[in-house]
Amino acid sequence: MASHPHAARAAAPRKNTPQKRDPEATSQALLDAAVAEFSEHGFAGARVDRIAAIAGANKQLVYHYFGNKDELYRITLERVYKQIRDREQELHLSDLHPVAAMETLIAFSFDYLAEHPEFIAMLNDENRLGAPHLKASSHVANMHSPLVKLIEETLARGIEAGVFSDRFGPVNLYLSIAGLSYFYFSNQNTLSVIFDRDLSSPAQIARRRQHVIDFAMAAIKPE
Amino acid sequence: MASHPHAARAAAPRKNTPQKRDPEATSQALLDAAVAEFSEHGFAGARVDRIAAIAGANKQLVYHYFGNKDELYRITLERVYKQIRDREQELHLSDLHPVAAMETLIAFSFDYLAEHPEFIAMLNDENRLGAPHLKASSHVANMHSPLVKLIEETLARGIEAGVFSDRFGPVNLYLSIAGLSYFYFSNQNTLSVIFDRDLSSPAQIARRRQHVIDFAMAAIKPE
Amino acid sequence: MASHPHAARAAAPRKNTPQKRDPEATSQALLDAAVAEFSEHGFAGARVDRIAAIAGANKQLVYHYFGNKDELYRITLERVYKQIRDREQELHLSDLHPVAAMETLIAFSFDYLAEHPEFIAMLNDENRLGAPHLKASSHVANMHSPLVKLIEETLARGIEAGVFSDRFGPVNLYLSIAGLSYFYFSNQNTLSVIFDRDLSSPAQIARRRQHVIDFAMAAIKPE
Amino acid sequence: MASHPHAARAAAPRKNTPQKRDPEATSQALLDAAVAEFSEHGFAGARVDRIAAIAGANKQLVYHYFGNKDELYRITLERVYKQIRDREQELHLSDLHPVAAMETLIAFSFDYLAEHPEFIAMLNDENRLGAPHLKASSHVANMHSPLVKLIEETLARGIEAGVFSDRFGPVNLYLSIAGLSYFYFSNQNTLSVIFDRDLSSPAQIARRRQHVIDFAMAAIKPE
DNA sequence: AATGAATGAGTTTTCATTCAT
DNA sequence: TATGAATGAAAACTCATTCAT
Repeated sequence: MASHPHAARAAAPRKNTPQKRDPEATSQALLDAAVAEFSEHGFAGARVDRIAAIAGANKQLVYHYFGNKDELYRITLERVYKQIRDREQELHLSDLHPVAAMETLIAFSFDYLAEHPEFIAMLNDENRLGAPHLKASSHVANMHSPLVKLIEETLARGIEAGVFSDRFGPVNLYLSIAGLSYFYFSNQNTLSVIFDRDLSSPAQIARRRQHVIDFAMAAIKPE
Repeated sequence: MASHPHAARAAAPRKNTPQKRDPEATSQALLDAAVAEFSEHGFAGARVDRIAAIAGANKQLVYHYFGNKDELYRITLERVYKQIRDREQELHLSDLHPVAAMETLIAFSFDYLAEHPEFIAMLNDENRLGAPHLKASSHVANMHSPLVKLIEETLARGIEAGVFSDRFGPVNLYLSIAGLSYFYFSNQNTLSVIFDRDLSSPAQIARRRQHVIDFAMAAIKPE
Repeated sequence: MASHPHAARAAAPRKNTPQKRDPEATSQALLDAAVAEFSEHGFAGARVDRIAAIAGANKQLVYHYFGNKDELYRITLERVYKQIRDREQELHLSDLHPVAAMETLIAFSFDYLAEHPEFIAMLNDENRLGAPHLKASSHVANMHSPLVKLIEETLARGIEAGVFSDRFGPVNLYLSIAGLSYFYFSNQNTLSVIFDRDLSSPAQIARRRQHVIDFAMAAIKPE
Repeated sequence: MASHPHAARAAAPRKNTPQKRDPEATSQALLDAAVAEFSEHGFAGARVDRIAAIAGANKQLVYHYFGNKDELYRITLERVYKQIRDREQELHLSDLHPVAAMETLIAFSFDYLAEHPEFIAMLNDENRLGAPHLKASSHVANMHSPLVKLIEETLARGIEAGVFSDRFGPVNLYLSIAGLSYFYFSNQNTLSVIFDRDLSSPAQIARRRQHVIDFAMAAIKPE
């Protein structure tokens, strides 16, 4: 647990703090613990016992509040998605010059993943499973990323201003911007072994961050 | 099992074919089955029973040949890595013009992932675990991807010829090329739900393939 | 629940009707629900949660009113016994000719079981358990069936009138009359499968009813 | 356990006799234990743990051999049905005079139930459940009781000989003969409380046995 | 009187692994 | 080399009951 990079960050464990009669706090603690546990161990490897223990709650409360492990996973996934969507929503780019706006957007995309390994971990597991929890979620399925729309608008402004090429569609561009950052963090551990360098160090991350911005901006420059 | 996209490909089930005394074939069948099982269910979700059953072998043979589940996973991972490294080794780009060479390289990178979902699945799980099996493997740790060297050479030739910019290093370039493809396949299931379109369809894959090549080539053009 | 033959009859669910401060109604609703639940699932299979839910009451009220599951079962059993004893008490046969009186009595016995599967279900479970709740009940233990006395009187009148044989005692006769009907309803489900016909259909029940009357009346005719 | 009337009879516990490598004996011991446990506690009240313990076997072997609790119940039920059907098959009545034959048949019916309380207990529970295990069993569903045919033949011979009435069909007659005995044993515990006498005593059983024969024979005499 | 949160002790079931043949 | 039986430990989930409000 402690050795894992994103366990501590994602959860706010409250061991030995058996709060009495505070359902709101209890279910919140359970969800925090679930994020940590699921992202660290995956769905199959996660233990309901451990989630309850981390949350300082009784195991049966997991079932009381969330029904079962699958439902808990779904709700946890919704939470993790909601968090990034909320952050994305806060981006206000319309006042910026298209180039600055696009750079901000790319940087945000990188930074969010850098700071939220639990998001990557949960996405990876959900993808291997075939996205059953996402499909079962009425919330998330409708949670289109505002980023696509932001990219679309920024792109349009940039094309108009003659600073961006018009050859890439917004969805593909979104996937490319995301992919440039995602792969680095998703595969950080294996890549660190293969390249024999610590890709999680602040210096390496800063270097990669700059590259991603430069690379993407270079790609969309007009010919 | 059968409904899973990469199960059938990776494994060669031999149910009801209890071959007597063919250790080579048996252990091969077990490894094939292990690739399918681990990539479909992850390490924690994989079942030794199921691996034996798929291989048409006795469960005890798993332990006989491979020691335990962890060792089997490590060997399976090595196998999967070796496979891609072997394919990468076969790439001969020096006869091609730098632009054609780079395009070939990007395309290979895309196509391999398109055809080997089990590779992505195993990498994702290994990364979540913190790459313990990779670290434990003397083989794989030394398996530097030949791609980095290929990129380096091709890049140098292109810079020399004035067709490539010299601002991106080979490692970062490798990560970007890989990331553009990897994210699409790694997150295919969730993205398909979010965008409400089937990203696994041949048409969508072809479109993405072209974008990846175009995008990367545009990025490395000289300013 | 809804599909079960005697659930609906015994209970009067009042979901979503959280009556405030009506102890009489609440405990009645709980008892109705208990009859349905215990007869459908047996003592071990019954769920206190479900009883409260069916009654539209809070689970804690079960404990408030009845102490625990065992006590609730005992009270439920008493209720079910009281119901049949009350109905038996209403039978007035002295004005009828012995033959008509005996037929009425047999028919009543059959009809009551036909209409009260919950009585059979609870008796069966209580018998398997060794009748602990019945023994614990001061009420029921004294609830001799008035039927035995009715049979005794009717039998005496019939012997006097020369229409009944005097070879069968009232208790054995009671057991025989009950058994002829009881077995049919108690084992209706398994017998329906074995004989591949629906013994719960009105036609089959009517046929059996006539047989039971004919058979018993034939048995007690004087030689 | 020990206080229950038919527990000891039905099972052959082999506690502390962990036989190694004898699958036949092990699964037999488990089935014996299952008969005892299910008939004593019903399906819901039965404990897989206890079944294994009684059989002196490992709990997981129950799942190894039988899959799950439901399957075990089904197989146990099949076993109990097969036992009575086998005994019924052994009845040879054709050499006897119809009256003697019918008396033998009635007596057999009574005696079997007297000696096999586990059969009654399992039938009662299966009936409350709606006979799901019986329906799921391809074996038992086809296990028509040979008794019906025996009754039919004996009845025909008796009618021919002028000693039996022809007004009752064989199926109804079967149900009546069974019911006269079944009710007595099925409800022995509650009836003993109600009538304040021990219906399980040999003397009471003998008295009831004679009554059942007399009553049934009287009923089918020609008018 | 009534409610919903909380819990201890199970209960079925699973699974990696070892044993005996 | 190969097999199926056997098992310890733990997994998800359940349930009667009590607590705090």
